[in-house]
Amino acid sequence: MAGALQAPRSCPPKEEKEEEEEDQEQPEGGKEQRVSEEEGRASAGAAEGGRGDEDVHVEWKEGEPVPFSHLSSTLDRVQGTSKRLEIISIVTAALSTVRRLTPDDLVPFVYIMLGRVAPPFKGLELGVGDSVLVQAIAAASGHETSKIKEEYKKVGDLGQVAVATRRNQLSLSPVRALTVRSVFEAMKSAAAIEGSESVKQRRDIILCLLVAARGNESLWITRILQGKLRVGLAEPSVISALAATFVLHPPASSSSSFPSPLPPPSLSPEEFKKESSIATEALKEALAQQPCYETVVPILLEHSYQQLPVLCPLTPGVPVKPMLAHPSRGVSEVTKRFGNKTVTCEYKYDGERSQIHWLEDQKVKVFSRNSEDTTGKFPDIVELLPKIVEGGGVKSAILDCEVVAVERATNRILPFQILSTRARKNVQLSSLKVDVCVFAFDILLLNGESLMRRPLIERRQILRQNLREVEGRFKFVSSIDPTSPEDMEEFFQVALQDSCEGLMIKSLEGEPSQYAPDKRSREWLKLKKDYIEGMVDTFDLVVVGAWQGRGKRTGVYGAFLLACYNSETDEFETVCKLGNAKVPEGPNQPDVWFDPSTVWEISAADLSLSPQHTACYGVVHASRGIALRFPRFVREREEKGASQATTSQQVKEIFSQQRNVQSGEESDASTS
DNA sequence: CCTGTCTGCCC
DNA sequence: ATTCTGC
DNA sequence: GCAGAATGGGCAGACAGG
Repeated sequence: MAGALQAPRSCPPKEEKEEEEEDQEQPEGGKEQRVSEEEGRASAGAAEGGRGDEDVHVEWKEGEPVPFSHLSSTLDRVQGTSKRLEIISIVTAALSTVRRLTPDDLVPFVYIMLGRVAPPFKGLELGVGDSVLVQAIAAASGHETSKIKEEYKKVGDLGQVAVATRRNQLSLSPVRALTVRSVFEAMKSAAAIEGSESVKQRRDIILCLLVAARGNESLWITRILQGKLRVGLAEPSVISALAATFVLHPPASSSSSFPSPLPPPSLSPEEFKKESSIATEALKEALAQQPCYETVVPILLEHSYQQLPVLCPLTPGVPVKPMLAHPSRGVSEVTKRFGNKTVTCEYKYDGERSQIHWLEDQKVKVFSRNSEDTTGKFPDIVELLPKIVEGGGVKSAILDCEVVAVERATNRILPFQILSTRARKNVQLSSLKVDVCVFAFDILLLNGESLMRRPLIERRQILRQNLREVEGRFKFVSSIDPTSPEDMEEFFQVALQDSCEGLMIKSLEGEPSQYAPDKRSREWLKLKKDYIEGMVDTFDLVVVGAWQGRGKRTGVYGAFLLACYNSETDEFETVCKLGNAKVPEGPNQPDVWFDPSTVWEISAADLSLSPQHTACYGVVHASRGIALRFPRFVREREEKGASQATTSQQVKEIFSQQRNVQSGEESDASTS
């Protein structure tokens, strides 16, 4: 006992050896739980009222650090419902209290819920995955890591494992209670660690958190560090709640003293709902243009949300959330959706989405689809850009592009798998091994002026008039503005011939053609051949193994291992795992192997050379097999036996054909 | 110094 | 990336 | 149709450990 008490004082505790007292505590049982229930009722009431108001139980004083238990009990309550509005309402209530008492903790509170530590473009990552967590949980519980892994498989949720294996359930722990602030600081310091021993240090930081955690807190700490709350709460809902919070608690009018002590009493539920949705839109727009809570939240504390988009303008050097596209199952579906609006079809290149910024000081920044700063990966683009903007009056610009690997001698497009071998950090021009061509398709800003509200037809014209193509290095995407479905169909085929994945289809004129950052729009459609039935070879594959599912899939299989049949050796060779089968029957053993008998039809986008899978190993490559890219379940082939599955020879044939279309040659990726 | 594992991030 | 599901 | 949560192949880079 002494040891158990002592450990938390010296943080991190040393490796311990003492026997584990079998704690029989039920995580659902403690007294913390009773408090949660009360709070649960409180905010459920608020939810029914439609707004999400203050917490009834406030356990800290104005200006003091927010206790972590506030966040923890909030998540407990969120877990109790699957209704989105109710979730948002619960989070709104929690944020409102924080906003009123300790507004400085709003940003940490939000970051913790999102499992992040900084905006994506700052390049600061937690560096915590399941493995480190398992080690920390093992250390905190006194169990072996193997035991924790075993439990994880069985329970399907590391957070629950952390709670269930907790060593001392003493509510009167000698460690100070966690605060939102201290947890966030711990996360930041974990993220900052590097070098040898860094894994141990991270483990120890987490260990401290777990030791200091009370009741359900270890559940949430674990899930937060995994980056998955698994309660139906993710960024869009957090944003909605944050917006609603500031509807309830706007900044004191003009610049007077403190936040208004009371929510504006005059808002009817309908008005609140309406205002909240307006505020959410404004906040989403601001965060799309300035994806940084440290910037946006302080502005919200000072100014009305109506001014947000103006106060968080599109800024060269700061990434914008890119506009995304929805899949579409064929030209007929596309024409149906767009009616007789004018549209454009652009090649959909198989590369990496890149947002290229040209700054007033002539600096260049490149951002990925997820707003990561990838400038260091593309020194050639940095070098190229002055040539692109040369001569014109381009002082600043933000371009939306797809970067594609090319073979420099011929400027032929290469597969994505080649692009992905590019070095990523601090790459020197002289050491580049993979050449690229930038295919530009949109411009969001020119000379400081946002173009996002302009129709695409204008943006496209501005793009093409102000920037210069450089053969093999910077091109505008191939496109047509089709006048008939037949045009579109034909262009689709041409795109496939030209080594593209398919087409992007976009409105050209009017409001739907404006640039809508983030997921807020399905105005763009993507058309790929593997979306279209009958356009792509499918595979009849044998189910040879399975893994236990996690989370929602606890207790059923989460993924299956599939194989083709090598008729020469009479062996089954794996080609992919599959995660989207409608989980059949299945005993509940973990990670099993099956006798090859069940055959499933699987479709895929592509085949790739695989370091993992054994199909055709040594046949198309000395030390690699072949795998399916984006495999998905089509149906069961009950009439087929295992030996009637697609053969390895057929897989090889399909692979070879694909390579011929793609690059003309089967030039080996692994020379030199 | 080499290899395996983990993590994050592309798709 | 793709897919399924609850709202 | 959105949001959320399951799941895929595969790469570089950073460490751990021999």
